[in-house]
Amino acid sequence: MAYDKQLPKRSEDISGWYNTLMLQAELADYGPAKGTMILRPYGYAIWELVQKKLDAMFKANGVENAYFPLFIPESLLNKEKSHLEGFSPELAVVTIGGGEELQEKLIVRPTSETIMYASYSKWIKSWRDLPVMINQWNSAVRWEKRTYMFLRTTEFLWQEGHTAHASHEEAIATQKWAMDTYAKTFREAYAMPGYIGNKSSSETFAGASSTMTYETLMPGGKALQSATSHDLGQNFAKAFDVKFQSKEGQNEYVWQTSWGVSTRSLGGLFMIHGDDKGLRLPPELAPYQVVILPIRADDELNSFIAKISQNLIDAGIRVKIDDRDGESLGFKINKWEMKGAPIRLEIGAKELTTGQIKMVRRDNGEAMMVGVDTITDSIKDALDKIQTNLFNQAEQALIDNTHSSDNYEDFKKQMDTTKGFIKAYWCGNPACEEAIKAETTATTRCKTDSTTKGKCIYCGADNSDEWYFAQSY
RNA sequence: CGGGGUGUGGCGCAGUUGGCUAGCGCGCAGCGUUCGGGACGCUGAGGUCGUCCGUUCGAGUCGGAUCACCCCGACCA
Repeated sequence: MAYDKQLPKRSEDISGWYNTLMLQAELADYGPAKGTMILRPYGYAIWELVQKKLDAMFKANGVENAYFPLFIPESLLNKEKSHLEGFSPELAVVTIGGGEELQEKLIVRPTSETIMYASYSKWIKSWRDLPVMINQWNSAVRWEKRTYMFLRTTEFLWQEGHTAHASHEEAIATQKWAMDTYAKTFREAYAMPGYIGNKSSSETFAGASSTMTYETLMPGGKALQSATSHDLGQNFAKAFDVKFQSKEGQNEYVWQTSWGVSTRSLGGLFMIHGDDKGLRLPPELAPYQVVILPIRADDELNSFIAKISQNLIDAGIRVKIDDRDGESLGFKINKWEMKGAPIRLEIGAKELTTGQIKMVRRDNGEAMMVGVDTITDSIKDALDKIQTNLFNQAEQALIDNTHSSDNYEDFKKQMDTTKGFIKAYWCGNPACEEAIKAETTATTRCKTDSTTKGKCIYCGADNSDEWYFAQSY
């Protein structure tokens, strides 16, 4: 294990802290091609936990998994104009295959609406075929100019759900269901509170009628768009001729949705909970919820530890015994603090004799002695508390960094200093939105759920809706 | 695409005005002593200096080109 470089302080150099931590905690490494990232086993394990949770909820709602090709013929992407325009600057295009120039260029999928709906058009004939609800776990490629581990990589892993319905109401209900599912997962697994709402038209997904988003707050006051759910209306249905015959015998276009969450969300997870010592993983998403550090192990101690470990495993707890030889206890403690394991147990001769085990929480550093007979309950209890505590801390930060503003000068000052979310009225005119962005670098993140109207922060127009503004990743 | 930076063992770096067998720290391997908050000793393995062209008796050091990556901005899950 190589920790030659000291971890920069999160409070002083968040970017240096983050980049160093991603490598040293063995979450990821840089790929050989620019902007690519290797997900190492420890980082991938976290993604697998996310997959497991989301996948179960998707399936419970009738969503099926499938897989569509990586390559999309250029002509397919060209079919929906605003979609194409939205993505064209960041496409990777294959022009040569098998040593020969291709007749038709192939796009490496930036998202799969086009290739999937070309099939939907073939598969859907009747109202009896609906709804179609297909999800795929895959990767997508977007040639971003500036990349950042997890938060913005050239290729990223994600899940994209794509549904087709007989009515707009049903599609909208699905769009909301998907966002509810994400929100539940973010709150309960990621321990990440956030704001849910609709995007402004300039921030809406290319080709969609509306986009719902889950916006979280990162240290440093920037917002992270963590998941999105789109109502595609009939835009793609018309472009791809996805029609069905209704009960009444009419030919109608389907109503569609798409929704996704990517490995970007893990970047948010690491950033939001981490501290100067490294990661603090919420128990729900920790590859190892409990790490056992044996001290001066001999046969007797080893079997004592094995028994404890087995009991925990039987109770459904993810356990790692770090019996790596050649690393001192202090070294291992620091290593696992950096890797964010929620609980560590230090077990040596003392524990063996007294039957009292030293248990330390990563989230607050609290150490306590717990009886070996009741250790499973003690750990379950502590894991719950850690999960809750991390959420509460993040929520407090979100509350502390969400402000209201009805004065543009204050707004500007806020965006110039501690940043964070600002609730302000905006008339809905893209010109105002753009001007605010140009002058403060803040964009609308989503509409708030307030129904109160007010004066636009920029132009003063009456009857404006309230929006969250923030600078974003 | 604009600005900045860096390419020398796995990682982090040093390498004077060109000069002879290219160093250091960490890590790695073996052995021994250690082990309750990042242990130590001894021995050892591992590099031809991003790439190409040039200047020179001589280039890691000078010149030119080129490639790559990282950081900061505009674009974005």
